Amino acid sequence: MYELPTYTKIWRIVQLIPFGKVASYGQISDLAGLPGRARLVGKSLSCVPEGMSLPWYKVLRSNGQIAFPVGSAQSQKQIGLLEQEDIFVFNNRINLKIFLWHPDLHELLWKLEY
DNA sequence: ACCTTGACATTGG
DNA sequence: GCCAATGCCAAGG
Repeated sequence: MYELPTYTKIWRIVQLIPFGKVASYGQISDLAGLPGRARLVGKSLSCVPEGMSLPWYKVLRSNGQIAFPVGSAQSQKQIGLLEQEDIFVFNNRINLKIFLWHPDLHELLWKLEY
């Protein structure tokens, strides 16, 4: 049983964030079996191949903030995509009490078997 | 092989 | 709240 490349593991977790929910960089790294490597999640998302479908915009900082600079084109694009899932952004921040993903770990492992 | 770069997280003041 | 310091480590140059 060989290990998937780090970025591939991360992308596969991000793919499982359900509609209308968000996750944090640290949460994704934990779920990918890479605790303490939140920065690699950000790096991996900046390396997503062109044309690969991935809900990158649902990954936020641990406090619910959007990671891109306020007012940047990337931030505005992210806000638009979030609102398409009825995830609302105020002052560059999402309310995690409402929108944070709480995955069922058994179900998650099962889905990763594919 | 060394150095730098990150869409981060946590802690302590 | 804010800021600075520290830890993290795969990838790319």
